[in-house]
Amino acid sequence: MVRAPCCESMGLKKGPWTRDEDQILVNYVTTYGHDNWRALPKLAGLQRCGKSCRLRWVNYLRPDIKRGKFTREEEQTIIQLHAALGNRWSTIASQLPGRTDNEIKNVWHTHLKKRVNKPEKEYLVSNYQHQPSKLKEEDIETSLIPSSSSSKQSESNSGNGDQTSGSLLSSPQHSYGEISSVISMNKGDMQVLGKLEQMDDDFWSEIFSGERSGELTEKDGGYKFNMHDDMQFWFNALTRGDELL
DNA sequence: AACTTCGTCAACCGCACAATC
DNA sequence: TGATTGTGCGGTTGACGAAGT
Repeated sequence: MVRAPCCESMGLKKGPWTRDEDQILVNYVTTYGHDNWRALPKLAGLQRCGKSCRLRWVNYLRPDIKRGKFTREEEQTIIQLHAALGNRWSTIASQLPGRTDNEIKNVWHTHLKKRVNKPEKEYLVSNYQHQPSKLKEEDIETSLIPSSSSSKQSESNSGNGDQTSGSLLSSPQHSYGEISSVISMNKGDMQVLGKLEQMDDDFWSEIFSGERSGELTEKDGGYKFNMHDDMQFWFNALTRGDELL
């Protein structure tokens, strides 16, 4: 396939966008739309390649972009979807209105990856609220069971309401480990991944919510997450490739 | 105060794929 | 049917500011 010439060789500008360029792009796109990114910069009078314009619009100038820090809920969603889907940032982004794949990718690499990557975890976790002596400070964030106090924190921290209060998903102090621990069961199962792509936040909230989710039992100095029947049902169904949606 | 290291994030690059010719 | 084009995606880079020494 023949590549389009890069911006530089065409004498087009690269690097950070200026306010003026932003304004031109916004004005053009809001007036005429963006049917043809390749032709757009020429028509709009920008010394940029279409690709650069598209990226700037999609990642920064779009009116529905949500700026600012990610909420706990958003981070949890990213973690759970990443565990299920891998680096499919655009698919993950589609589940987070106002967030871009680029932004999610950045957040993953700078924040979330470090918290989730505990290689030996799989089913076992290293801490539990009833065994405080086993807790290490750095592990608190990855505890599987939300304590009552952390649930309260969830309500005060989230600021987005608390639709799943008391659930695994909603606990801000216990998000990363718990999600990866559950999701790791699905890793590598391509049939499951196909299904997961079709699911929305409500589905996940329901699966992981409160009494439907599961429980911990002690094992080998750590703790195993046992799925309850409902959750086991979904897991098995997805693994089989059942048409659920 | 100067320098180094680290974290963050916007932007670029190259590939893959679908649409069109 | 193969070539070409346009777009989207994921990986990576580099600039910049903050924190540490």
